[in-house]
Amino acid sequence: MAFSKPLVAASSRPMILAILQEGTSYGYKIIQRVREISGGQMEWADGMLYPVLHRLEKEKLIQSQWMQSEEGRHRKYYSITELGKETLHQEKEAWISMNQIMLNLWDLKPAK
Amino acid sequence: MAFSKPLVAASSRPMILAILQEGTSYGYKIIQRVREISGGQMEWADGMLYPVLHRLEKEKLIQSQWMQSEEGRHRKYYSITELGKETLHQEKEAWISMNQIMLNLWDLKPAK
DNA sequence: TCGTTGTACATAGATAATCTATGTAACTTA
DNA sequence: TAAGTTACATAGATTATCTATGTACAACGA
Repeated sequence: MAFSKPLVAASSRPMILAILQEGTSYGYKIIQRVREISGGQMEWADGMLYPVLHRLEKEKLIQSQWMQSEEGRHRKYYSITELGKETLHQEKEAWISMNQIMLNLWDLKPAK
Repeated sequence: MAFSKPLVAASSRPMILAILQEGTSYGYKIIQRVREISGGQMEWADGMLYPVLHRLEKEKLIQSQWMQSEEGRHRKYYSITELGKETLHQEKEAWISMNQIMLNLWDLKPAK
């Protein structure tokens, strides 16, 4: 299964927001979570994730905090903001709508 | 309902391919068809569509032919190629997979 | 016959985004 | 101590969208 670039691009923001709505997390762990929920189908490179996280933070959809974990690890923890939750809700609705449109289109004349 | 740019971008190619799989069509009519299948939710500007059509043709997923309609209209008709049908099939599978991943993610912790 | 609206295609240029490659550094484990 | 993993960051190339603008003809009403 190869996901097209635009499809990955369309999913990245709502996916990150949804993962952070599960609870506070950090870059490296988000990548693992993506692999997990996709059943190994998606592999995000870290160089892909961090710029997206920075953009989301700039837009105030998420916020970050440097913290020391118990093992002594220095990590940047991200959490979703109220604005982020609202945005996620909207993006979720848009996704479902778009999916319905695509399914309708395909059902008329299913791909052979 | 406002669709995000990336979501529109992700849908444009499979949508055009699916519309052309219904039968030969041309730019202006494709825009109307998009409006129709989306229940008026999507409005494509012509300046958005034509570059995508040109790209798809360059990739040999569709092919074009200038024709004179009965009313005397000069139109560029597009039809899907075999390669285009295969690509549509793959993109459809990828879309369905991605949708499943998103639904799984959202079901774990539904957006409030 | 003139102006407006609709049909029909095209592209330039600004903007925005991804994605690869690369760099840094600390911790873990063999 | 070497290799692998964890962890974050950014530069630069590439790619794509999207707005604005241009052309042209048909249809229709005033």
